[in-house]
Amino acid sequence: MARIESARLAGARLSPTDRKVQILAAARGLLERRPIDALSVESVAEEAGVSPGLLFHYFGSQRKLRQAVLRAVADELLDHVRPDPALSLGEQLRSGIEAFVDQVSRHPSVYLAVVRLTSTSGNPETRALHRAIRATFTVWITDGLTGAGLPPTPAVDLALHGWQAFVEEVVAAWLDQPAGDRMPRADLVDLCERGCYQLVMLAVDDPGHWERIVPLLGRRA
Amino acid sequence: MARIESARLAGARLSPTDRKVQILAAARGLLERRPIDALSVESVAEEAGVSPGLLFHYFGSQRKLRQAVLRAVADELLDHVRPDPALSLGEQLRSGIEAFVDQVSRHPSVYLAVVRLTSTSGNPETRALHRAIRATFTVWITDGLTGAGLPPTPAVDLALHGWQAFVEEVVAAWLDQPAGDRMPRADLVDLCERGCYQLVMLAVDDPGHWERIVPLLGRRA
DNA sequence: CTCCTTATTGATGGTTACTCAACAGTAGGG
DNA sequence: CCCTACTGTTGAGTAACCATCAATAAGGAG
Repeated sequence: MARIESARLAGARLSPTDRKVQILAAARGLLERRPIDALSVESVAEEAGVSPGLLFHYFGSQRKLRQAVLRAVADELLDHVRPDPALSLGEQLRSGIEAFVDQVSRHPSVYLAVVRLTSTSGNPETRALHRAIRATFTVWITDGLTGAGLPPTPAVDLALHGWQAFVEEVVAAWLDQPAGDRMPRADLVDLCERGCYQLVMLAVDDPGHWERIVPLLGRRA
Repeated sequence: MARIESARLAGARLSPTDRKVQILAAARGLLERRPIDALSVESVAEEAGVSPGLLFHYFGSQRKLRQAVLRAVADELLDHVRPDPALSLGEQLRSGIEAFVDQVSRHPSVYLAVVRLTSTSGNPETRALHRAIRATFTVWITDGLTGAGLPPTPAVDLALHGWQAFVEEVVAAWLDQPAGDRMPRADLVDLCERGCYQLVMLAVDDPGHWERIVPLLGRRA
């Protein structure tokens, strides 16, 4: 039995834009309950109260449909984590990590799907999307570091990509533990935050250079 | 046109064990060329010179077949990275990282499939396999640390899981760069090795405790 | 109310995972 | 050496699913 959002939306004629967002919303809801591999065209169509053929009309193929769903979820995640320029660089990092932890905690299956599952699969577009997410986060941070006087280098870039994987894995493992056994959320965020500094430091050639930069991170713009 | 290993093996009657390893070998060979998502039962059967039905007889389902392939590859990887007890703890870590980098470099698609793609997908068995790999590496390291006087804690465990994700991502990103632009392999290994120490240090409550342990890691058993 | 645009459907084909009853190769007893 | 029982193996058949496309019907413009 399909969960019909609204009798109006289900069968009736809709503008292409409205129909697309409605189908995407249905798919997103389904993603909450099952892995993305299990998102068949039929199931999404049923969830949206629409014939399967329509999905092909709007999205072209199953792959592109899944791609669109992932992209929507990714945008949503980026919106939540986007840094606030009013804060100091150090505060931006910390609140970004907190926002990430909270968002993933709220809908683990959905966001872990975007962040981790995406990395897999020879599928070039999906891989590209995943790289784009990583790159966006990386740019945010390197921009901040550049502002503090640390020019971007390939090594720092590599370290930041690795750090993101570290954060994803740590948060995922933290969520996998029974709620009672988990370390406090603040400690988790601490680990991620300090991990960022330590790993970037490793990638900076001159330790003295790094020492001079750290104090700048706490200063408000 | 199927690549038949040996005319004897292809059509003839074989013992169940021999047939299983032959099919697994065929699937593994195919995995070298295409992503695991593209491992259809038909293609593996053709590669093994056998009817598709036989794969179901031996493995039960496509999922279990893929699972078995991943498990075989994982065992292979663990064998290569297994630490040498004759070395000091520090040397064990470094040569383990080197073995990992080399093995993944040799067959990127295959081992990245095990290490990363595995983490995805709600598929519980696959997820379990992935956790088992992580846990195995983690036990190797925590055993070493325990030997040096650092008892295992949940925080250290978490940090080590995260560190593995860091290493995987860094190595994957390193391999994605054109060979000319890559930093030297030794620098990559350095980054991973020092990353391990830094991240574990963050997870240890008492910094002094950690300071006392570090010198022990270089000493041969 | 009528026409025309176009959102939507239903029929259809091809691929692929999966089942099962029938077949055939091999070992062991006479 | 032949026959028989066991079991490894096959091939046909089913169902689910991705994908295509001509036909249909909803809704606004005149």
